[in-house]
Amino acid sequence: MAKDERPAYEQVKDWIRKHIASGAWKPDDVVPSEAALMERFAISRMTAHRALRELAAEGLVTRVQGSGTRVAQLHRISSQLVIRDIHEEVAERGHVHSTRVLRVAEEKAGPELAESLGLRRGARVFHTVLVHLENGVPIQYEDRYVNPQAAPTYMQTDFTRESPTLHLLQHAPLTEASYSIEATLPTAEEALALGIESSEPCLAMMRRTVSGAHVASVARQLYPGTRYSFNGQFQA
Amino acid sequence: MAKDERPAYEQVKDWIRKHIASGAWKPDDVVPSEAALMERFAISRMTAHRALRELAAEGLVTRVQGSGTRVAQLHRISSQLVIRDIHEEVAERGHVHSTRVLRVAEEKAGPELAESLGLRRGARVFHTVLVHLENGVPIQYEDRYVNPQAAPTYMQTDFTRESPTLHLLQHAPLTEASYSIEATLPTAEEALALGIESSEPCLAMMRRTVSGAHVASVARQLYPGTRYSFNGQFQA
DNA sequence: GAGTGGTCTAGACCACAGA
DNA sequence: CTGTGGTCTAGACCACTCT
Repeated sequence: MAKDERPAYEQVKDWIRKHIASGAWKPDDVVPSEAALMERFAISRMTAHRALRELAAEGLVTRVQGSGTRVAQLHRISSQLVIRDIHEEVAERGHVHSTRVLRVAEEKAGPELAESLGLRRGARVFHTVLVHLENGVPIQYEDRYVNPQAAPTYMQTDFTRESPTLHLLQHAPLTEASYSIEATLPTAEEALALGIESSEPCLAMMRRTVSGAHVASVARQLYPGTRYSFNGQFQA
Repeated sequence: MAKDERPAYEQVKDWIRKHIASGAWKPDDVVPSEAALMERFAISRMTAHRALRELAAEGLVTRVQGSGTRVAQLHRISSQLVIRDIHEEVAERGHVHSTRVLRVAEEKAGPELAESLGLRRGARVFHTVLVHLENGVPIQYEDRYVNPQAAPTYMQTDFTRESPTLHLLQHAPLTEASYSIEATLPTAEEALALGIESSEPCLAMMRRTVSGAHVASVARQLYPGTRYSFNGQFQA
C-alpha cells in the first residue's frame, strides 16, 4: 500500500461526488442504494449509510425513506458565511489589531431599541461605539447596544484588550443570531471616525444575537468598501 | 409514551447542547466521553459517537483523538449564505421577475479575463449583460463572461425566459465556486441601467464558478443598496 | 498502559413508498 | 410485499495522548 488509506466511507463519498461532478449522474437521478454500495465496495451497511447520510447533510443528495436517494437539484450555491471576532481575523492575517474607544455609556432605551432588545421602554442599556484598526488603518466602525441582563459585566471590559464580540461570546453563550448586509453611505460622524469621505460606499452589517432567554446585543458594523470585502468559497 | 420519541443520538445532542447554551459547560471544558455517555444513557458506543461527531461537525465541540472532547472556544457565528437563482428568489416572494437584455456577444478575451477563465489570450468567450427586474424595478445588473467549453449552448438561451445562472446550473454541473462581496459605486453605465444615481452605493458580488475541469463563468452582479440586502440566520 | 476517539462489521427492528 | 432508508447494538481493531 503506497497510499495513505482513506476511510471507506470517504472513498464511497468521493466516488459518488465524482459521478455527480462529472455530470454522469444528473439532478434527480437515482444514486445506488445502501445495499448496492455494500456489494460494490464490500462494506457493511452502516458504512454505506454514513457515506450517503453525510452527502445528504452536505446537500449533494436527497434521501427519502422508502423511496431512495437521488442527486439533489443543484440550483443553489451555498457556503458558510462565517462571522468572526475581528481581532482574531486580523491576527490571522499577521496584522496588528487595535481599538479606538469612542463611547462607553449607560443609556435609557428608546422605544425602537427597547423592542429590539426585548426590554421595556426606558430600560437601562449599555452602549458602546468603537473603531477597529488593522495596522493603524480604520476598518470597522462598531455601534453596539447590549442587554445588561445578558451580559452584566459588559461595562467593566477593557475594550482595547477584549473586543465586544469576544466578551459577549464568552459571557453570553450564543444560541441564535440573525444578520443582514447592505450597502450604504456613512453618516458624517462615521466617515470622520473611519477617516473616509462621506461619499465612500460602505458595507453595513446589522446583527442581533440571542443568548438563552435574552436578546444579548444589537449591533451595526460598518466597513469601508475600499478596505474590506466578504469572501467565501464553496466546494461540492 | 405521550411524546413522539426522538432518536437517542438527538437526545444526547440536545442534552449536551443544553449544558453548553446554559453556560454550565464553558469553552474548553471537557465533555463526557463516549464511554461516559454509554453509561449515562444506556446506549451503544456508536450512538454516543454519532452524537459527539455531529456536534463536532456543527462546531460546538472539538474532538482530539487520544485526548477527548471539549466545548469549542468561540461559538463563532456562522450561517449559510445561499446564493440562488434570482428568478426563483423573486418568484418566492410572490413577485414578477423579468429581464432586460443589454448585450449578448461573442468576444475575444483580454489577458486578465483569459487567465481568470483558464483560457489562452484572445480565446473566444461569451459575454452577456442584463438587468433583472422585480415587479418592473431593476434590482440586479449582471455582467457575465462564460467559457464556451463549459457551456457551448449558452448563446442559444432566451435570457428573458431562462436566467444565465439557471442555464449554467443545468448545463455545467457545479463543482466549485468562490465569491466576494463588497460595497462600491456604480459606473455611469450601470447607474443608468439600474435607474439610480451614480452616487448611490451598491453591493457588488463577484463570482467565479468551476465545473469539472473548466472554469465555467466569471460574473459581477450589482445590487442597488436601497433595494437589496443579504439576510441570514443562525441557530445553535 | 489506560483512556480517548476513528473506523468498521454483521446483524437487528422499524417506518415508509411504490408496485 | 419488496426495497428503501433510519436507527441501534455489541462487539472489534486501530491510532493517538497523556501520565
